[in-house]
Amino acid sequence: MGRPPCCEKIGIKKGPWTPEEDIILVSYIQEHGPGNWRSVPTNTGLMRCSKSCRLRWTNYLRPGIKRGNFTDHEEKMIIHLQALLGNRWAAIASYLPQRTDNDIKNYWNTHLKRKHNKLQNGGNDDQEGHSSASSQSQPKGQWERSLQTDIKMAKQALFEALSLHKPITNTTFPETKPSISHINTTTITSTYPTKQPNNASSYASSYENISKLLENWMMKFPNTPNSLRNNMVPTGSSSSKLANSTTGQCSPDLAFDSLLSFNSSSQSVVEDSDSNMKINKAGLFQDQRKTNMENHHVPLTLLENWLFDDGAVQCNEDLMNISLEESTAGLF
DNA sequence: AAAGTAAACAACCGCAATACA
DNA sequence: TTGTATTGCGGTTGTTTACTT
Repeated sequence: MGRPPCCEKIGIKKGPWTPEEDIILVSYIQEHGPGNWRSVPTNTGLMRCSKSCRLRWTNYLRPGIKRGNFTDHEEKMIIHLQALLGNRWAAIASYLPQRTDNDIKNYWNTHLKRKHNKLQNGGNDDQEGHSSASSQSQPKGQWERSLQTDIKMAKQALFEALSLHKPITNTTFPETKPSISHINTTTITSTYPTKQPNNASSYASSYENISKLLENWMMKFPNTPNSLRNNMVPTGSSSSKLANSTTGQCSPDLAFDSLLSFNSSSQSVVEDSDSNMKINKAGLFQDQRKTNMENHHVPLTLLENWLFDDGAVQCNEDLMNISLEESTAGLF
């Protein structure tokens, strides 16, 4: 028997997601946690294929996503990482945990590629942007993978090591998860990296998107059951109110956070001496880092400094100044 | 104001990698 | 060990929005 398609072609809805669908998906994931995407359409009644559900969640709905307004720093990192790694957007995104690979890819294709080509070729846009990695004529070779793996591990190991001894500051780890100030006690974690500040601003961007959608939806469908409504929309919330969260002051939209029920891992990291990821209530998340990081002792190097992002500007400049050979030396 | 064009972004598709029985 | 199911990734396309003429 052959392998069935990931989704039945008949009766599968395509195109933009509606707020109703978002609500259903978010509600389901709140209860069951992300994962087992195959069963999501069946269990939720969504007329979407599992891939579509996963993509919607990972690229748009999940908390911790920062959207739009790439900073100069992020831009430089993308350019440099792209040169280093090529079009491996997921790998690049792992260094910008608030950004999705899709977002970075789009940003590269729409903003940076041209800009980068101009700088490199004096305005000749015809040539492909990723130069270093591809121009080295090495395919996605082992050295790349090793580099990626080692950097990742070093980053995690260092973070974990330091998290045992000192609180994490916003400046140290700029990426964000839902603010702990308005999170309920349900312990859910995620696949996100653990270094998270107590800063709601970036979460608010996706949070705001969803909330706006929900709000509009609620206006359109005032007959929404109270149970759902209470969970979905912050009481008396408005887009402007939500927008406050971008100022660094967390908008107390308890209801929506309650819907999402994500705990802050920054808090978790500080509090948990073993700094392992907490397990979500569905028990779907495994602590993969534990095994990964055990027995790793990584010395601080320029690379790690850069990875830690503290004093990121200087470190990044240093890193960007060093050659690929230098940056990979000692990894093999 | 309307039409045309470009830019931005969300989503889809197909393949590869990984997990699992 | 092998075959199948599931998930992840990168390339690409489609739609919407902004801008120009």
